[in-house]
Amino acid sequence: MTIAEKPNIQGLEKRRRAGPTIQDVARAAGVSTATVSRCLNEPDLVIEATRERVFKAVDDLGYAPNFSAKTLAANKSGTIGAIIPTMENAIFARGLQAFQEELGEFGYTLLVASSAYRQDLEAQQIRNLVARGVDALMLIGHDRDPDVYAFLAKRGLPFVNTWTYNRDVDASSVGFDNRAAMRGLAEKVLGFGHTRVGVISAHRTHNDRARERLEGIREALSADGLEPNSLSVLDVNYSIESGAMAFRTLMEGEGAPTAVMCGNDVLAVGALDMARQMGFAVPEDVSITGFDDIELAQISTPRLTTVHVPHREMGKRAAEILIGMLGGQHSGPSTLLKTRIMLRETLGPVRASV
Amino acid sequence: MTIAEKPNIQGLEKRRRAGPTIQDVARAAGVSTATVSRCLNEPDLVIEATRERVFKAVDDLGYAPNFSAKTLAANKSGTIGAIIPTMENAIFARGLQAFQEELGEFGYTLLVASSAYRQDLEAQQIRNLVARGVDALMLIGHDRDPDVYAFLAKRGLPFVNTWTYNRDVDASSVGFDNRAAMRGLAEKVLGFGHTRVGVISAHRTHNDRARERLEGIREALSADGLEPNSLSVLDVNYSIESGAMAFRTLMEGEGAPTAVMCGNDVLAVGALDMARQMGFAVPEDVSITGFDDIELAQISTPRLTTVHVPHREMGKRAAEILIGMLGGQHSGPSTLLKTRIMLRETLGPVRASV
DNA sequence: CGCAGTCATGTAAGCGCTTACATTGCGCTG
DNA sequence: CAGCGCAATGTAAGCGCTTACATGACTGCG
Repeated sequence: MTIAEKPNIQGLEKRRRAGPTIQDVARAAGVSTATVSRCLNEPDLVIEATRERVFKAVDDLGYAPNFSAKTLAANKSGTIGAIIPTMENAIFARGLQAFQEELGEFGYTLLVASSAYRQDLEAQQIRNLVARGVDALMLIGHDRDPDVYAFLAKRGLPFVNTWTYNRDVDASSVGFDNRAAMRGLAEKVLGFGHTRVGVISAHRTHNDRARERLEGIREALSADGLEPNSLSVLDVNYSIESGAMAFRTLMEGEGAPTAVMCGNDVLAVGALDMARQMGFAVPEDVSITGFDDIELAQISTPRLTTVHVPHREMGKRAAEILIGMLGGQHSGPSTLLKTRIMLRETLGPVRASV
Repeated sequence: MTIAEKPNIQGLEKRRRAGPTIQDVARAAGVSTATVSRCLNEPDLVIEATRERVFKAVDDLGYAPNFSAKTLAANKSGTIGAIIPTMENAIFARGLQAFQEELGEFGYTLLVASSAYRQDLEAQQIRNLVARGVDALMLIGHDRDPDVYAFLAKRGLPFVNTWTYNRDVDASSVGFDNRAAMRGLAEKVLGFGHTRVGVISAHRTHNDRARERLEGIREALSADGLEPNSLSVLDVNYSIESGAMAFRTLMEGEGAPTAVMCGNDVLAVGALDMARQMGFAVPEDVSITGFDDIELAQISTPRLTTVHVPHREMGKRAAEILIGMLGGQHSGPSTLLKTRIMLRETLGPVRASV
């Protein structure tokens, strides 16, 4: 009404970063903004001739819709967020890749954030992504502050936990049984006659996967009549270097283990490297195992015995579940995926005698 | 431009996702929304008593500002975008990590997207991030469609090219001289008496780094009086597997090289693995070199001779430059970083005679 | 005592979009 | 040919925030 009475005479106003708006397009095409919006989002509602005019204007102006405005107005963003513990290695990359590919099929975009394996940062990132308007969330593990779950519930925000499977948590998950998987591997280790087993684990605080894996080893020991607390366990950061250091500590201690089970392949590769430096033959002097079966495991020398995790399938399923939930399903089903033990070269029988 | 080609995101139910708004906070604290906004963004402008009341309301309600609304209203997002060719490996991860850390110091958030090494996808992602309101952009390499640069210029969007250094391109960059670095390494290789050199390169289309590196090898050959076109060059995808396959092809051909230079460490590790499978001793039978000096290079067997790239410093500098530009500097300076040749075990003298 | 200068806060106009609802024009039916 | 239904488009009210500008309460000084 009074729009025309407040011309910006000075033209001194703070220059907005340009970029044509939907208004410009509407004007250029001689239609209303509503029609432009419909052309872009629901083309079938617009008659062909009009549509063409609009698209021409869009092209001519190089128009690209403002995402914030769109999200704000529509209260949905077509974006799904994922928070992973780290980008520093390939473990999550593959699953994420598959996740993204599947999302793409349905027209969703992926937004990734990392938490540096810290629970507080993860919570912060969750809020951050939610504030950014993600429609759903993919998370790793299930170990987090109840407040976070409450927050998610209150917002009615669909999410899925991955890399884990837990029927106790009231959230849908797609993953594998870390405990059973590691237990299976431990059984193999014990089957080779090892009784002094060392463990190099990722930090277990706020990391259910690491805890479960260790628990798996303990179960195997118990089942074999061994004392589960006899394990030497070292909690370390996630890096090759840490794996190496931990391995040295383990081997220099009293009653060095004859087998060292690592919480993941990266640690195992570090251990392997240190074994070589220390002059241990693997697996003759000491066996080493990993977890994840990343590419690294297949090209290490010697090749790493580990647990294969179906990363890609996990990512794909996670996407399917989320999209299902966005489509209205109340709570996606949890999915248990199978892991497979990859017996390669770093696991062997315990030496006849030392 | 094809804005509307994606399948339509299912318009699910209309229920607005809850979440208290600034209005709710204002009401609860008995102030205006402006005051709440000020408390959150410019606390000094608000008197203590008021501030406390507002923060209490914020806490009580669990208020979190809506990012889209904020970005839309303020025309800035406090977010900086980065587009990397791939998340599937560690090469970019470390630099990105440093980038993020530095950004964090200044209160900026990082948004990452990946282009799968495809120029068209990169362009799309750039538009995507811009539409999302990023304040600046970090890019890899300088090889892209002029339209993209035009687009960026038109929006006045600060950006920096990394992993490359090029004074010809009208954009600030922080990186290293890929050509000189690889040339240095090639000189070492030639210094060991190699004359039949094979090259396993990443695809060079739209990849200035790969092209420059190859060019560096050629220069070294020329300088040594060798025919630069005598090189056997194989362009492959970025993966361990590809490196292995390419290595086999190279070695099975006529006049197999005595040294194989790889465009990056991942390819080199693949080559190394294949060498072992084929029964070649490294470096006795054949020398192999990489580029990047990722962790993998230091733990391979034997250890990889490669070029060390200052990833972390690059990331940090990139952040500094961008923040400088956001602070008003017109065009940040380009920065040339030094690389270092890491002579390790995979490079050795050519065999006396075959 | 009056008035300019401060400071803390309020008012309200957008930011660029979506979308419920209103309007228009047209082909049909009875 | 009046009247109806429907398809195509327009109108305009927000979405939740920021921020220029207005307001009002003090302060201090002439």
